[in-house]
Order: sequence, then structure tokens, then C-alpha cells
Amino acid sequence: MDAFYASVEWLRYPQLKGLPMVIGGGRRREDDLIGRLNAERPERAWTAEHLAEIPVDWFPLLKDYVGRGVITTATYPARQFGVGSAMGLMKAAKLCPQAILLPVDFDEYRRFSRAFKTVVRDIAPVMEDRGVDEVYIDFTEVPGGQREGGRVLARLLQKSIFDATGLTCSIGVAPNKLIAKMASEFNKPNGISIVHETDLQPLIWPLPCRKINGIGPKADEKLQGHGIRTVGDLAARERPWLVQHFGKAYGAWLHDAAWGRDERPVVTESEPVSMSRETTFDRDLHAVHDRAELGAVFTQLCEQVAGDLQRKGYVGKTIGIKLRFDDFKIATRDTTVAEHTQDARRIRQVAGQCLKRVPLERRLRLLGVRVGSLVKVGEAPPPEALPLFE
DNA sequence: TCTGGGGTCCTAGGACCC
DNA sequence: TCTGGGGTCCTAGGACCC
Repeated sequence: MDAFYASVEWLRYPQLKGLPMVIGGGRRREDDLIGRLNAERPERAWTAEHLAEIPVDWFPLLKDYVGRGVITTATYPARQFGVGSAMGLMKAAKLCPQAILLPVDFDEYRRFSRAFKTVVRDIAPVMEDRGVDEVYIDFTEVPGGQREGGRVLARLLQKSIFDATGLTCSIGVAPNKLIAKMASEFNKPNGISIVHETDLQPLIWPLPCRKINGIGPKADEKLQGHGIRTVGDLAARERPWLVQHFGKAYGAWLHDAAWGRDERPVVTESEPVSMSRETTFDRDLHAVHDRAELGAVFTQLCEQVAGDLQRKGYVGKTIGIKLRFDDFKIATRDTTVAEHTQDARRIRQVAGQCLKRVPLERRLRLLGVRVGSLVKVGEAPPPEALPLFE
């Protein structure tokens, strides 16, 4: 989906199109535009029906933000000031103070996510969910899927999604997921790009390695250290050399990826492995000095995870915590218990034991609670009886 | 006044079992 | 008396993705 979060926001706030805008951070008091308008302009009754009529100068600005949020989306006019994804909002505010700041409204994005995926599945049922704004589709078997190399079906998908949601998307058509993902970037927004095997050399090899889904900042830096900048550079390396420097599995995968080889199927169904909740504090907290505050947040996180498990019908038996210290170092601890659970008090109890295994001299920036080794409720095996004697 | 939240997968060492 | 060879599970950390 093209600029997904921003596009969803423009559907209800079309008056913000073309303006520098940043989405990030949580909901703040000043984000209640309807409430503020009713308080200060009571001559008319403002409701959620009037979102498109809210004057632009009523929207909160980036310069008034206080907190530790980061940018999830920045529109093009904002990016021209040097702000971008993952940047701290406070830092972004210095670069582009006049940008409008909208809170992340994940519920709303999920609604549109479900809507566009329903459209896709109705046309091409072999669809793999890749998060809120992305899917892989195998339309090998879809009637008409091969017409014009897939372009006809891609156009149908775009039109159907737009008619149902008002949102545009970009589609890459290729022999496998690896290339399709790269192809989808070629013609943004609202574009279609068809890449054949024979296009590997002219279209894929000139790209920076970082464009390959699976090569992140660390691997890219290491590759650059060896003078490997483009996919073509990578393809030119012998497979054994890559294995020697990047390990058996990753080295071999790098070689395959550079040559456009990818046999992964489109996976239509999967079970969750873990569920977690975490929160970054407004200020760093100390285990002793801020014990009460920390304890309350800890309990709340356990309740949220338990609520998620219950709502979705899962139980887990690996319970763990995540800490981020003021120096940004991360520690995790987990424990596997005999019986699967979705109970907040049990999770809190086990997670509390985990917490005791971490040195807590430094102040904490983040606390998280995770439950893993999930199975569906009712499918949990009975706990194994411990043999007392043999 | 730096640096979110929710995930998956991989690695590597150690325990433990047969 | 100089020490097997699998295999699985658990734990901690880290890379990567959306």
C-alpha cells in the first residue's frame, strides 16, 4: 500500500494533503480536535462527521510535541526538511517544526488493512499476510492471471482496492517473492512493475544490497567493508567466499538472493509464535527508587498480554521480560513453565521471577512482557507428570 | 531533547536423554 | 582411565521486518 498510514489519514482529513505531516507518538490531549472545537467554537456542534472541515490551523504541530515517540511516517513535503522514518519526534521538530503531527491510530489502519486484504483474497485467494500494509500473492492459478504477464490482474487488484477503500497500492510481478518485493518499489505510487528472470542483470544488479529484503544495516555495513555495494557486486562473489565470511546459511542465502533465486512458497496461514506488550517510560525509572510506578506498569503489561491471549484464544508456556536500560542496552530473561497459561496473575508471577535475574543498577527506559511457545486454547498438551521414582 | 511497538527467525552453548 | 554421538529443549542475544 502506498504511504499507508498517511493515505488513511488523508481519507478523513483531506485538508492535510500536500502539507508537511508526520505520524508518530501516542495520543495526546491536544489530539482531541472535536473536543477542543466544541469547547472553543460552540456555535456549532462538531462531530466525527466533520473531520474534513476542521481548519488546518487546529491540528497539533510537531514543534509542540514533548515525549519520546518516533516518526512512523513522514510525508514528502516533510521529508524535504530531512525528517524520516524512525527519527525521534523531538529531533524532527527541530528540522521541521511547522509540520502537522498526527498520532498513530493503529485501530484505524487495521480496519483499512482488513478491508484491502479482503478485496485481494476475493480475487486471488493464495495471499500471504506480511503486516498491516503488505501482502504476497501467488496468482499462478488465478484465471487470467497470466494475461499480459500479470499486468491485467495487477490492474484489477489496484482498481478493486481503490474502489473499496480509496487507497492506492503498488504491485510488483515476478517469478518469486524476493524479486516481486523489489519490483513493487520500482513504480511508486500506484504503479505496476513486471520483472522477468532475464531482467535480473539490468534491473536488479544495479541496486544497492540494502534493497534485498533480508539484508539489513549490519549485513550491509559488513558487505560494504568488503567493497560489495550492489546486488551485482554480491552476485560476482563466489558462493564459498560468501559462506566463509557470512556463515553457512546466511552466506549461501546471500548468493542465492543476488542471483534472484528464491523458492519460498506464499504461505496463506500461520500461527502466532509469541505475543508481547512493551512500553517506553516518559522518563527513565529506577528499580528501587521508582518501584511502585514500575510495579504498576509491570502488572498492566501482564494484564494486556493476558488480554491479547484471551481475546485471540491462545495459551503459552514461555514467559519472559525485556528491559531496555538508559544506555539503550537490552536484556531479556524467560522461563518455560510446565503448564500453558493466559492468566495475568500467573504471567505476572513468572515474569516477576525473571525480573529478579537481571542486575538492576541502571535506570530502565523500557519494560516488556512476552508470552511464547503458544498453542490454541484447548490444544495445549497436559503438563508432563514429573517422575518421582523410577 | 536522540533513538516506538510488535513480531519472526537464527545462533550458540548447556542440560539432558538414549 | 582420557572421554561417542546423536537428538531435543531451553535460554540469551541479535538481526531483521513492518
